[in-house]
Amino acid sequence: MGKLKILLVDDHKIIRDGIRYSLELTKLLNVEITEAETGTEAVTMAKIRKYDVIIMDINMPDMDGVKATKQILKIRKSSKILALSMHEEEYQIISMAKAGARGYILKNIGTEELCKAIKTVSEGKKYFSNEVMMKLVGHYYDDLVERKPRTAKNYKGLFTQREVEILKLVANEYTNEEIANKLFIAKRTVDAHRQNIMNKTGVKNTAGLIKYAIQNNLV
Amino acid sequence: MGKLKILLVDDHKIIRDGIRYSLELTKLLNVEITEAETGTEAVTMAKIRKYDVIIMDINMPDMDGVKATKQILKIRKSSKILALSMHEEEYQIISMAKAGARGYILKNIGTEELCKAIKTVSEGKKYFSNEVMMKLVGHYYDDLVERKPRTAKNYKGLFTQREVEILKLVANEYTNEEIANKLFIAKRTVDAHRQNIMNKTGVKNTAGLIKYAIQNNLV
DNA sequence: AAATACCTAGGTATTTATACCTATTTTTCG
DNA sequence: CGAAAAATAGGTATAAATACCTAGGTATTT
Repeated sequence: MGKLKILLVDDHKIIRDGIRYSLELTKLLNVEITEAETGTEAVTMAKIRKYDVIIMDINMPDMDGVKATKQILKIRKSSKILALSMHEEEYQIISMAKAGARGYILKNIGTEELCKAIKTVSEGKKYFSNEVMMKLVGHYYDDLVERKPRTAKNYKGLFTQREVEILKLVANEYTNEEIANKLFIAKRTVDAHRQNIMNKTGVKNTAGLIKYAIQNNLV
Repeated sequence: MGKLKILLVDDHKIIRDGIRYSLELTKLLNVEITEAETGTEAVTMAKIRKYDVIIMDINMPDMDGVKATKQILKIRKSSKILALSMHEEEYQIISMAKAGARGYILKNIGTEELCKAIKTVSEGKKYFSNEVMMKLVGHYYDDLVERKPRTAKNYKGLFTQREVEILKLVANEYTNEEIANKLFIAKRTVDAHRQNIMNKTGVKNTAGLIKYAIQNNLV
C-alpha cells in the first residue's frame, strides 16, 4: 500500500519534529510528511496538493487552526483534518468540530494513539481522543449525578450524553428494547439514537459501532 | 466489589512471586492469591475451597497441569482455569483446551494483559492470548497463501480457521450475505459459522462478537 | 422572538441476525 | 479403515436492526 501523505501544521518546530520522528520510526503507519509552520502556509500548500490527512495545530500566529481548517475545506471539501492541541477547552474542541475537523487529539498523545487517530481519520471516520470526549460529555454527567437541570452547552456535531449512554449499553450486548426498558424510554427512541450515532460515525452496522466505541475508549 | 480469589499453581517460586507482586501492585484487579506448588497440591486445595480463577502452569513435576485441570474439573465442573505456559506448542495448548481450561497465556505476558485474561476468564468467558491464537491458526493461513491443500491439525474447542476468517469479516462490517459471496459459500453456511462462534465465546450478539474479537486481538 | 439542539417517538418497510433443527460431504486423525 | 471434526447448507421461525420519514416538547442561545 502507498504512503499516507500527511501535512503537519504547527508553529513550533520541536513539536513538528516530535511528531515526524514518532511517525517515521513506528511501523504502525507508512507516512510521507510535509510540514507547514503557519495557517496561511498550510492553506497555500493544501491548495497545491492533496493530502490524505492534515494534522492541524490550533493556536498559531497569523492564522489559527480554526480559520485555516475552514479555508482548506472550502477548497477541498473532503479534506481530512485532525486537530492537535495542547488545550482541551471545550470551545476549542467545538470550534474545530464546527469548522469541519474530523478529529481532535491532545499533544500529550502517545505514538500508538496518534497512529490510530491518523488512520481513523484517513479512512473518513471521526476520531476524538478519550480525554476530549470526556471533556465534552463530562458536564452532562456531573449535572446528572447532581440531579440538577441540564446546563446548556450547545454541543454540535459530536455525541450527546444520551448517545454515549446508549452506545455503552449497545456495547454491553443489550438490545434496543432492553435499553429502552433500562432508560424508561420507547424502543423507537433508542432506534433513533442508534441511527444518529451511526450517521455521525459513518459506520454501517453494530459491528462498526462497537469497533468505533472500543477504539475511542468509550467502553 | 469483593476480592477475586485466585489459586496460583506453579512449581517455580520465582514465577509465583512475579505474578503475585504484579497482581497485588496493580490497581486493575483486586485479588487474593493462594499458592500451590504442584498439581497434586492444587487439586487438594481446589477440593477444599472454591476459587474464582485458577492459574495453572502446565509443566510441573508429579502431576502436570493438564491432569490437574481434568481432576479439578471433575470435582468442580464450573472452575475457571487459566493455563500459563512458557511454551506455545500446539499440542500443549490443545491439550489444556481439551482438558477444560478457559484460557491460555504465555509467561512473557504483561501485567495488563494478565489482568485482562483473569478478568475475562473469571466472567466465564474464554481468553487466549494473541500469540497463542496465532499459533493455532497460523499454519492454516500459510497453507492458504501457498495454495496447498490443508494439512490436518485437529484443533478442538477453539476457533477453526474458517471461523477466524469469518469473525474478521464480521468485524469489518460485512453482512453474512456479503461474506458468503466473498468466500463463495452459502449465506446459511456463514450463519452457521457465526452461530458456532457465538456458542464458543458465549456472547449474545454482534456487539459481543466484536468486543471479543478486539479484546483477543483478532481484528 | 426566532433559531437551534436534543430527546422523544411513531409510521412503514426491508434487511439482518439469531435460535434450534437436521444432514451431507470432505478432511483429518489415530 | 473407522472415528471425529470441520465445512457445507437447508428448514423454519422469530427477533432485532437498519433506513428514511415526520414531528412535538423543552431548554438554551442569540
